[in-house]
Amino acid sequence: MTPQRQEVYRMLLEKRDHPSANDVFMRVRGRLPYISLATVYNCLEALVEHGLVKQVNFERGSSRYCPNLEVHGHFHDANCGGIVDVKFKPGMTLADVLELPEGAVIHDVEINLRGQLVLA
Amino acid sequence: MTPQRQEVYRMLLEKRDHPSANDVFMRVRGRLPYISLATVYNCLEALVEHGLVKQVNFERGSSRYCPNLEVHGHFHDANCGGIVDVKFKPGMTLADVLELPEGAVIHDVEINLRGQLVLA
DNA sequence: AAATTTATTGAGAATAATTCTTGATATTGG
DNA sequence: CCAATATCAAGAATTATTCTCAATAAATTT
Repeated sequence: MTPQRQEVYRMLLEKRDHPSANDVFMRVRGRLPYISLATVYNCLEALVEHGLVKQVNFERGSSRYCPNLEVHGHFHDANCGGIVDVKFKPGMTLADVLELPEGAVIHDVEINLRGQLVLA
Repeated sequence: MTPQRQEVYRMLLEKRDHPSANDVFMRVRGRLPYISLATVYNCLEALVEHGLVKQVNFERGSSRYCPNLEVHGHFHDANCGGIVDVKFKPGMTLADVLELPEGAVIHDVEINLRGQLVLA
């Protein structure tokens, strides 16, 4: 854990709005004015590799980063562009609804929902 | 439907191995030797827009294209790199396992599973 | 059928996000 | 303390995709 990685991680925990690498870059510059975007990418990669952060990819846009380590999905609001975490119902998994291939060992799950929030 | 779009679509139906735009480009050149990669992208975009084909994005790699219109997921085999469709169990939907946001109207669902096939 | 409008193709340039390269700078184990 | 190793950071390079625009083709009007 280097100071740069600390700060990137701290930022992700502080504002859990699924920022892009560039968003993180902008935010950490307040505390680390000399950090470079390449370093932010390096830090994010290190955090992802060590399992502290998840990388969220959606529709060819830039990757977003998420410090929520539970298995969960992401709801992308078509109106505001925001992303929110979507939890599994207690005790439920994807295997309950999907016909997984015979002998498949799942290492990682990615669920992206696109839609909009309609007020009652 | 132009000849180019026909041919791109035919190719997707013929070999359902989730090819990338470049894969499609290579394949259709047998029949349309003067087609360009840009046109393949145009055709794929048109097919996706008109709902004949789904675009599959996974881990920042190039997009793959799939003519299976049912709501389904994709299993990515970490060993061979292949992708296979994963069906829902009859009558089941994601809403059965996920706690969707209040008032969310889902337009589109994307499920990607990464793992490997272990022989019995 | 000719003329006009509209859409599509395709070649190459442009873009965006990310990765790579490399020298400088830290950090760590012996 | 010092060698070995890892990380940082600046800019170049890469990759997948999109854009631009002139040429062509198709459809519609006259």
